[in-house]
Amino acid sequence: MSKKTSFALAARPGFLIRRLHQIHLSLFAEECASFNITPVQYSILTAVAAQPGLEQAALAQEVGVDRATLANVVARLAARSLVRRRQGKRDRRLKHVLPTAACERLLARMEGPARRAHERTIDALAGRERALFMKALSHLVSAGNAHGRAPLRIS
Amino acid sequence: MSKKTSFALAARPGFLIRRLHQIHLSLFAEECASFNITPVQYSILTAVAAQPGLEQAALAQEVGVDRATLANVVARLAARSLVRRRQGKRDRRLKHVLPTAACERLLARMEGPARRAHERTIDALAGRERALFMKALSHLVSAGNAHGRAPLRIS
DNA sequence: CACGCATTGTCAGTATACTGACGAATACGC
DNA sequence: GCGTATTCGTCAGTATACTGACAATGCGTG
Repeated sequence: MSKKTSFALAARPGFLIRRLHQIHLSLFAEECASFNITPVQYSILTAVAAQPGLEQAALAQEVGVDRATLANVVARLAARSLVRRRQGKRDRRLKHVLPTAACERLLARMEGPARRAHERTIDALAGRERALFMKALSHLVSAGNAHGRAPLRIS
Repeated sequence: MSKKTSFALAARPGFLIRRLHQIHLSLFAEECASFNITPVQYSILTAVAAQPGLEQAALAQEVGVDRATLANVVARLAARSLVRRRQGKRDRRLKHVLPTAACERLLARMEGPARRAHERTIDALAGRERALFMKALSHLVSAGNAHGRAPLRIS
């Protein structure tokens, strides 16, 4: 009903993407409630564990978050002793981020729940549609990667 | 390289959705720079214009945002004289939100840029893939609609 | 009609995410 | 090597987005 001018909210790509993002946040929070970790924090922890010692700017590029936001999140993770920061020796501007033992333990326990949260986000799609959706999603992200202050590093 | 345990970031649905959301925000900001309006603000303004007098809770359901966030955004829009709020007469708990003349003028001028921002978000997909992507997106959002504190009203 | 319950809006607190600016440190051109 | 440009981390400010709590209000049932 109504919807006189302009197209309906539900037909706007950006609107649906925002909603799906909200849904994923909710699913992730539900699956990982006992860990008190958000998707971005989880992304950062896995990146830190996979490439220990990366400096903050590189880490931000790896995770698709801008420098300011990354510093914010990393500070919280450091306060919880999930990572530690070490000033660069050769380049004293850098802060290398390293995983702690608690980080490794947490990641091991979160692996299942986190995977489930991601899977449940696209669970309503049948196998073939799901594959096509993921392919389209990847394509759109690479195509638009340059936009925003958080472009991914082209690895 | 690396990616020892767990799946790569770029293969996680939630990760890609977050990135695509960021990209859309950037495109919208670029197209609508002169208006100083965000996608959520635009959604709220179009909803208010389409259904003037809706109370805040109903408006939140319409736009897919929770009550607290909606009150926040509406307060800013009211401060800019783009909407006004009126306490309900029959039910004095309610606050009805109404568009101002400035709102109507703004929406008329923003129609083109806003539409372009949404289109550019999925522009990298060819016609057929684009249609399939939008269909899958709609499907996922309806399927997951119940999650989070901001489920859409099933209109 | 009174009591319990639900709803509305709000508030405080926390977490992404961006912009724009800044000092400190490094790299580069000449 | 010296001045300029760039990079890194940070800060302040703003904007979604959520949770949990609360007072005020309205409503249903006994």
